[in-house]
Amino acid sequence: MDMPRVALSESEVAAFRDQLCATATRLFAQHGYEGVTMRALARDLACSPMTPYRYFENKAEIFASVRTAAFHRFAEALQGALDTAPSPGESLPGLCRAYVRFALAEPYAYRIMFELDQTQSVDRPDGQHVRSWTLMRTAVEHAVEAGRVNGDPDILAHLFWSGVHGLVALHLSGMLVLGRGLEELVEAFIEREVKHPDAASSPHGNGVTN
Amino acid sequence: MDMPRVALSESEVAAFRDQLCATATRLFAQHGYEGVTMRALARDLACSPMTPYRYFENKAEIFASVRTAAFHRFAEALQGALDTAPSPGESLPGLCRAYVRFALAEPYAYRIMFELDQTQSVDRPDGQHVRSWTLMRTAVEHAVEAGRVNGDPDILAHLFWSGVHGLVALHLSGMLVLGRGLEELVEAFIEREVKHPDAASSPHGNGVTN
DNA sequence: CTGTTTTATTGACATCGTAAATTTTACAGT
DNA sequence: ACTGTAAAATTTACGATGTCAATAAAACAG
Repeated sequence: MDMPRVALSESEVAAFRDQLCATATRLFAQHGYEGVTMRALARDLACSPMTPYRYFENKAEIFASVRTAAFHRFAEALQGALDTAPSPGESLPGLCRAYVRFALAEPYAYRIMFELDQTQSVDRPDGQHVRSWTLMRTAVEHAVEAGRVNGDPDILAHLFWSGVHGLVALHLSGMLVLGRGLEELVEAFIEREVKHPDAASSPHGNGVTN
Repeated sequence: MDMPRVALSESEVAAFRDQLCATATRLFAQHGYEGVTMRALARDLACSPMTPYRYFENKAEIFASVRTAAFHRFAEALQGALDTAPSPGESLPGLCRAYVRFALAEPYAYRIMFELDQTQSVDRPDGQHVRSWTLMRTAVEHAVEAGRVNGDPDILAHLFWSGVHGLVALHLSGMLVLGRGLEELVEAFIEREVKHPDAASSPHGNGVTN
């Protein structure tokens, strides 16, 4: 009996998966949400439409993969903001701005990450997502220690995250049309939530910044 | 030459449109997002899959119709909260809770209303959406006049809306898994943003309510 | 080479939205 | 009541999608 079972090394599988994931992400950016179809993906990868099925269970798993990669880039962006912060206790404004910057730079990636439609979700916690959340959580903890904000860090982190996400989400779904821009609102949010340590400290109310 | 051009009265068209819209909404709730297909819709309406095309341009317009109807119910829910508020200046907590209650009672409707995927959007401002926003805006104005919050009402209304939406959206997309529930976070949000008029007034910090 | 196993491709199927062709329906005029 | 005509509804058909099943190609051990 022969045993000729060699062919796909571990790294080759990973390479193909990464390549496909990158192509899918690019298709999103270039041809919109509907641009990611198995046949279009195969065309760009110069392979048959069924080849990806040797590396992924189905399209949902491809979505999950794109999502995880996007969360990775997202976490990197947040990490970068934390690294360039003036101090650990004053990292929240930069973190919020980096958050928004990412969402505006990669709207389709952001869509996939936070889509309300849960049909293509693998429902596992996703390490990169947890990592992003941990960054936010840690920044809030430091801000609390520095006296910039007060309250339970866990809850505060959720409120900050959802506050910024709410603004971005409403913007991306075109619900911020009533005269106010995203940047302006984000600055107002920062001003209102993290700029002053305890009570209101800005002399002229919560107005615009520019 | 004869002129036998009678058949569909104005109200009959409206009746069919309403019926179809209601059926589509029910299909969402019963069979999820993918449950709304032209053929499934036709089956429930006891008509041919092509009949709806005499009353709607295409599926996108049906989506838009479902969306508008959902926004109408949403606005009604918010209006109800305002009507039962202790005073116009103290309506924000009830408004936020009504908002969340609607989203939890009709998650699929909420999805359609605020979906990040904009492919099925007609992009007109949508009167019901504007109405909902106006309710929020007015409540904030009264709260500002009553001294419960301070800042530009326009910006504040956006921040409140996006704050609650952010919480609901993260909850609906399963991102609030890290130990904190939606209700708890909403109460913390209310406590933090609208319960105290100017500075921190709760004696034991911004903790949970129960 | 040869045989076997893994990988890739092809072809087919069910389902989707909907365009075009066709049938049914409902009335105005005789 | 019958007929002609126009509106409304249905049927049929097409291209596209995700993916199963059958088939071809490729890569090694002997």
